[in-house]
Amino acid sequence: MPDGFELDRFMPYRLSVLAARVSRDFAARYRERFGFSNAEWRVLAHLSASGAVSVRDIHLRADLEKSKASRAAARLQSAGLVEKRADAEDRRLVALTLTAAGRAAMAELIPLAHAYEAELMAELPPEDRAPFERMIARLTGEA
Amino acid sequence: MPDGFELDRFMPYRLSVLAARVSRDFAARYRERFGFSNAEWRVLAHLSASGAVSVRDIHLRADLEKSKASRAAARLQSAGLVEKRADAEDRRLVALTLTAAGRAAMAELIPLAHAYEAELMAELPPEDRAPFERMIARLTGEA
DNA sequence: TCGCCGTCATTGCGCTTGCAATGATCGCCC
DNA sequence: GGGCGATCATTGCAAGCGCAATGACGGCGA
Repeated sequence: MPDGFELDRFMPYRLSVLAARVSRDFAARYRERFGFSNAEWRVLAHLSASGAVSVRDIHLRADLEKSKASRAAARLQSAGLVEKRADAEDRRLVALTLTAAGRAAMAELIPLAHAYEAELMAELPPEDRAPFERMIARLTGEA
Repeated sequence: MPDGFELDRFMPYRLSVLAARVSRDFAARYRERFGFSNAEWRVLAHLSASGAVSVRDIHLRADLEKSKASRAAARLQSAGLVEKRADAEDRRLVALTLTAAGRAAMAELIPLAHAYEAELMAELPPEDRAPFERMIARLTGEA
């Protein structure tokens, strides 16, 4: 093999490994208490910050495929955490909102999420944390 | 909604979005030329650097589920890019190697990969690049 | 040498995924 | 006002996924 490719130095690979590891570890925290998937977590989290939103909103703002968002919302609805109505002004849209049970779940999940994030970032020296977030934003094309 | 959760400031989510975007963009580059999946890319890339490896090797060093690695190798074999033999010394193992066609594909893929990585990292100011890689390594638990 | 436990790769199975097609509704222009 | 292209959510379908079970094999102790 002349000069092979070093996969484990390849940034797309490294980012993928890191993101998968972090998602899996965080999921382990809420999966033992609640039972939902990453997509369901994202829908709940997005709903807790925005009022009534459509599937399209979730698709765009929670980075979920349209069908994935739709199915996650359907599962959450049958679990009683989310309510789904037709939007009053545009009947093509659905208006998704958290139920009382959904809000209760988020009340448990939010501290858990912040705790996990704090543990994760504690791996970095304090002076690196803000620059790291800035770099992530830059690579994501946010700035 | 009392104080909702800001999903787009949540580091696990941000890492997930970034990694997905990067993987998708890079995949777009090789998918138009070759046809393979992310798992197949990883198998090829790992094989180009290591000699004859087992499925277990790929599982551990390319961060692929055992069955995913096995099936990716099977697809690459029937595409003629990979050869699969029984290991001479331990017949439980398979010895995977690139065929001539596989090496030819990697000869095209490697510059493409490096070019993509360079474009990606060009989003960061030069003095940030080394620290960024260090931070990724730290969060991944490599150091 | 035999038996047993551990390791390896594959595969069966149910579930999820992504994509394209569908049906419903809207906005707009004629 | 009526029709037409665009947008929204859902769903059918084939492909891919993870997990557990399977079968093949190696290593080691008695």
